[in-house]
Amino acid sequence: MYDFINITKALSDENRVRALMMLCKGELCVCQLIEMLRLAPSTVSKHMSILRQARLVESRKDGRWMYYRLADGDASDGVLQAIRWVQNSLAKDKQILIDARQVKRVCKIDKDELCDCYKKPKLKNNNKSTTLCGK
Amino acid sequence: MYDFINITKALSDENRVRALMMLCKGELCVCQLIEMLRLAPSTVSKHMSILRQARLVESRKDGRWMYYRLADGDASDGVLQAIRWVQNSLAKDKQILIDARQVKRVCKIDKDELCDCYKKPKLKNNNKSTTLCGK
DNA sequence: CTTATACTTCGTCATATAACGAATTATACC
DNA sequence: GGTATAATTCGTTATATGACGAAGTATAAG
Repeated sequence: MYDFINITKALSDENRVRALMMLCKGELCVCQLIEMLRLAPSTVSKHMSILRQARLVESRKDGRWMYYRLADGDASDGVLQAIRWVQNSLAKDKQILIDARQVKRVCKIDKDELCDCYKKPKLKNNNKSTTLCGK
Repeated sequence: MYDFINITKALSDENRVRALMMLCKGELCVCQLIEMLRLAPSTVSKHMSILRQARLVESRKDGRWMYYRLADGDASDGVLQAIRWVQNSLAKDKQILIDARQVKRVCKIDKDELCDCYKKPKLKNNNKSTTLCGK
């Protein structure tokens, strides 16, 4: 029951569900999720840690980058069924389809350029700005 | 997405999930749920209204009694799949098994006696007490 | 019509959650 | 080592949630 509620709590926030679904096509690093969710780095990090605590995602560190991916083979039945349920329920969801296109776009951007999300304000016309990501 | 999050929010509380699972064998009235969940009537009522808002349960009024049942045939695919997922995930859960026995017990109790839950303190040794259900 | 009863709604309180920026940690690059 | 950078942790704030009892509503019983 505890595990189950942990999963439903993790799935009860739209941004977390979006992040989870963004991982369907493969792993992503935090800066890519930040770019797509348009949330502060600390917020995205917290969301991912909640998804990880529920065992819905796993993570891997590579240098400075932290990659998240959907839980797979070695995950529990409960987790795998939850993921299948979410995928099935939202396959045709408007926001999820938009996000799928976002994933394709973001995966083409060079990572060094992308991680400027830590530096740039909301608009991208000034890569040299020292302002942090606006809300 | 909105409907989906509504469902996951409804499922993110243990007492609501227990109530939902208690309905698996058939409809129950609120006083029966109160007896099993051991929560205040107003709390149980709120929980049931959240489950109903998520379309996971339906209700039917019969005289003074309000009966809740799992959503069935005419419910959306999303709702039916959610219910199936929950049932499948928790079929062997300890608390859910205890509750299933509770359902059998409670269904044998005469309804007039049962609804004394509005009158009795936590212990059942004084049916004449005017005290409201203790916490 | 009055009273009792089954439930809901309302108001309150304590706690949980989601968001942010600042500070911190860990790694890469010079 | 020192600096830059990717991500996390921490502290704060606003809002959401779950619990309760009191008050309100609707129906049954007298």
